[in-house]
Amino acid sequence: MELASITKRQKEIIEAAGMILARSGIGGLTTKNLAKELNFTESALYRHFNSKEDIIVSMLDYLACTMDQHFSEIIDTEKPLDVQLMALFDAQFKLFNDNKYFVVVVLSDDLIQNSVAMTNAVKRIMSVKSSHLTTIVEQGQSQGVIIDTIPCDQIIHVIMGAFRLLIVKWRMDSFKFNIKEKGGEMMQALLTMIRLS
Amino acid sequence: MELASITKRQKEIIEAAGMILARSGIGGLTTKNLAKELNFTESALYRHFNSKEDIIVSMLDYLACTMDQHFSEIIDTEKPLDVQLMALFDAQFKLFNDNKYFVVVVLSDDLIQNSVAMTNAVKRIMSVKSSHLTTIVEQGQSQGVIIDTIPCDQIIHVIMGAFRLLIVKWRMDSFKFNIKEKGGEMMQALLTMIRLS
DNA sequence: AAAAAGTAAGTGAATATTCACTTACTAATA
DNA sequence: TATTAGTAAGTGAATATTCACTTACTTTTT
Repeated sequence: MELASITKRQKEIIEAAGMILARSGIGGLTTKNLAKELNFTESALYRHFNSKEDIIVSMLDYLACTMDQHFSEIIDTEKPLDVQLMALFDAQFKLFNDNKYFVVVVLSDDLIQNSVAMTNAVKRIMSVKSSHLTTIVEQGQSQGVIIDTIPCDQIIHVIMGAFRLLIVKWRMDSFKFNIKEKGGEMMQALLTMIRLS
Repeated sequence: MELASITKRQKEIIEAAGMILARSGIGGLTTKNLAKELNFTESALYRHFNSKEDIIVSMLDYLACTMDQHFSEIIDTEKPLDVQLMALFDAQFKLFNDNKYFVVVVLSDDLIQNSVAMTNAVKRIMSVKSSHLTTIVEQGQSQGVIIDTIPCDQIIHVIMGAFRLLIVKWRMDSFKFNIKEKGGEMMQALLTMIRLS
């Protein structure tokens, strides 16, 4: 997962786009709003990107890279399983808290339908998360710490589903509740469900 | 949850809107496309609804009613817990299979941001499902069939999260895989996680 | 002075909605 | 019973607005 070379201005645009997305959804993400958010004109956007789709796809790719980097730094296969798992989600919750707009993008159903490029970009983001999770869960199963009567991908599915739903609720609550706290509780519940001992 | 009085024509419009939503997302749901789908003109839509938002909100409410009815018929508190749970999800998967467009609506994050009326309608749909689930899980916990070391709403959260994610994957797969089959496997995994015995 | 980054003012296409008007059918009245 | 009035459901054309994007020109940076 290589980091695309992105200028300072491009990053600013990407971040503004993300903020708008988080605040008012894909319907709110217009070139006009984007320009206003950045305090310059619509036409100036086209000095830095060829099209609006380009902006979104760049944002998704940037996001995938950031997440991948973030996770890679966190995971330490030497540590006990549940510590790893908690660390992964702690990192994720923190990442989301610092960049709330990630949230919308990560689980936007609507981006999926817009174009092939976007569909693929969204899928890439989903797979980044699930591949890191797989590493942990498989390790846990072979170590006898996680139940192995349930196939690994089912476990991943359940974990990711719970995670996504929490994010949805968070957004519906206008990001008001403490995501790290609620996330922690949720992870405890999940661990209880999948732990062997 | 009372059934709103809806004319035959209104129901047709609602269903067409749902189909478009499932096929091409909220971006595709324009009055033009809707009229084309129904084989009459855009203006005719306004004989039956005051606005496009009205159409969508009516659709969401209709959906909530249908789901509620559907579930109420299914649940039989005399039967064993896992049978009830399986029946509930069987019913849901069947409902979704017969009306694929429900899917998009039920977990559309994008509808949420459009207006207060829509936000509330989406929330209503979510709560229909979770209230029926709560009945079952609480019963299971007091009977000692479901783990009670985890609070009921955490269990509900995990179940609903897994369910929603399955639906997302189904849609990303263009409704190709057999949802009842995959759903059954998923429910088995979930039951293993939350069962006490 | 050349290149990069900005602006003002447009473009055509698409949007939801409204307009005056027609058609087919039903209810009221003479 | 024949005519009149009323209505539900449709039409095509036009509305103002918004969309992503372009062109020609100016400012800023290097």
